[in-house]
Amino acid sequence: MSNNADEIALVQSLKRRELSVGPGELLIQEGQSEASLFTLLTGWAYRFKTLSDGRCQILNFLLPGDFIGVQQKMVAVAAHGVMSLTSARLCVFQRDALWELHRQSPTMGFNVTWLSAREESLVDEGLLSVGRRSAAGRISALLILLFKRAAGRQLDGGVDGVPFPLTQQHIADALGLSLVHTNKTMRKLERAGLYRIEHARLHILDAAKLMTLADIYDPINSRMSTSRPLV
Amino acid sequence: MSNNADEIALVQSLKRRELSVGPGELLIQEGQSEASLFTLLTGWAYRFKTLSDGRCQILNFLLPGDFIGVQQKMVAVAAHGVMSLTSARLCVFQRDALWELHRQSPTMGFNVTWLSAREESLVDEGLLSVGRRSAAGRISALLILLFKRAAGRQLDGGVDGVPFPLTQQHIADALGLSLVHTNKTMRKLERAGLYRIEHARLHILDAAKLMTLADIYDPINSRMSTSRPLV
DNA sequence: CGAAATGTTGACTATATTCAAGGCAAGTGG
DNA sequence: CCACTTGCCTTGAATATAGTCAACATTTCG
Repeated sequence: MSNNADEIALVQSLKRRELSVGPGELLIQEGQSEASLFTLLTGWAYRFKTLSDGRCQILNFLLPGDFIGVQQKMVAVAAHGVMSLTSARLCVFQRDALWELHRQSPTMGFNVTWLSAREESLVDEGLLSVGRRSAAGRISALLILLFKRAAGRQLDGGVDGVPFPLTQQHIADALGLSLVHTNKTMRKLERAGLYRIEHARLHILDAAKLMTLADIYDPINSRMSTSRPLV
Repeated sequence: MSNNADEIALVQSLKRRELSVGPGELLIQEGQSEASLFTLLTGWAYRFKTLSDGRCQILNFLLPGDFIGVQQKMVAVAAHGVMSLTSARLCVFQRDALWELHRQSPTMGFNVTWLSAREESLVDEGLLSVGRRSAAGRISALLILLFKRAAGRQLDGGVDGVPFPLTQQHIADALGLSLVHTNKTMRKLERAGLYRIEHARLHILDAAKLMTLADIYDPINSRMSTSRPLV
């Protein structure tokens, strides 16, 4: 199997059904065994973990096109939950889809590895934020990153903003901050004219300032260190 | 290609050379393009990101058997650096090894996806710690997790402790804490008799107490929520 | 229209950071 | 062999950042 049409046919053959869900629905429960593999056709969702007192950490946000449940298929028991953020449409794959994909098409198998690695780099970025950025920096980084991801899926590239279905509680849970502190910091940034959220759409008004606050590393324009890598 | 001997032969064929490094050497630089794919034969390493002021966030620790550089192969330009923690021996693969692995053996390709997903779940756990646990909880969680990972690679299962090459600076950088606060909190836990580090070996003295502090979720003994998952 | 969810703000408290100083152990060069 | 450096660990005091509590405003939705 080598050409593109065949790959689409392969994915179609592994598809079991479509599923529509409302906002705030639990797609995969923490600790669940035998979770399904999905892909998000429309709508947003997020992966999360909770502590025993109910506090929640959002691991990353899932946008249309993202896979859901690759890790669950891998470790038998889900280490994290997945919840829809908006109403959403999902493509549900058969249980052994991940294996069949690898078996029948090395290209598609490679793509899955690629997607998995890309998702990990999103979590990496989140960890950098939560570990080392101030509250204002974390919010700036999150807004920019989500804007970029969402804008990349639109034809207009985000000139009229992008959909933004997160509540401040979601933002707090993603950034490891309290709701109150999140609110105060966001208001400050908003009053400073750095961004605007209106009708559940995010507009970036001063990207440069936000990038500065977030201290986002631009690999093209700077080298941090003069030491040479090994290989 | 389907049996185990063939898979070993495949990996061998993709191996380009072996490499020995000392402690604290940079294996992959942030922003580096065309980084190699390695596997860690002996020794420990870590992945990290830095901010422009030099502060560093360790993303996760790499132990023998772990892959290094899967993500780098995927995104052209490395989003994080990798540094050795101890002296280490590496197996260096040829540039297109990841693709050849998928192409020649679906089983091995699937395994790579599995490893990648497992590494992501480590970062997830780190993010939960940094986002939602207190300093004592973070340290407890880190010690337990590293102990388990290291003990699993020893014949004695860790009854006489496990190697522990981290300095307090590494721990601070992994947990998003300052060095000073890390030290004070670790001393408190050590004085309370929860663990001991001696001759660069970690001994867990009171695993139950550490688990409680870390609020580690045990999926076998508890269900957090009564709501049923969707599928 | 009323209820529930979300957003906003101030006052107070807790946790963690920064600054500063010193100790200990290992390695180095005279 | 001994001063001397260097890296890592340790501690206290002052400060800053973020969390908690409490109250109220605003929006959304049935």
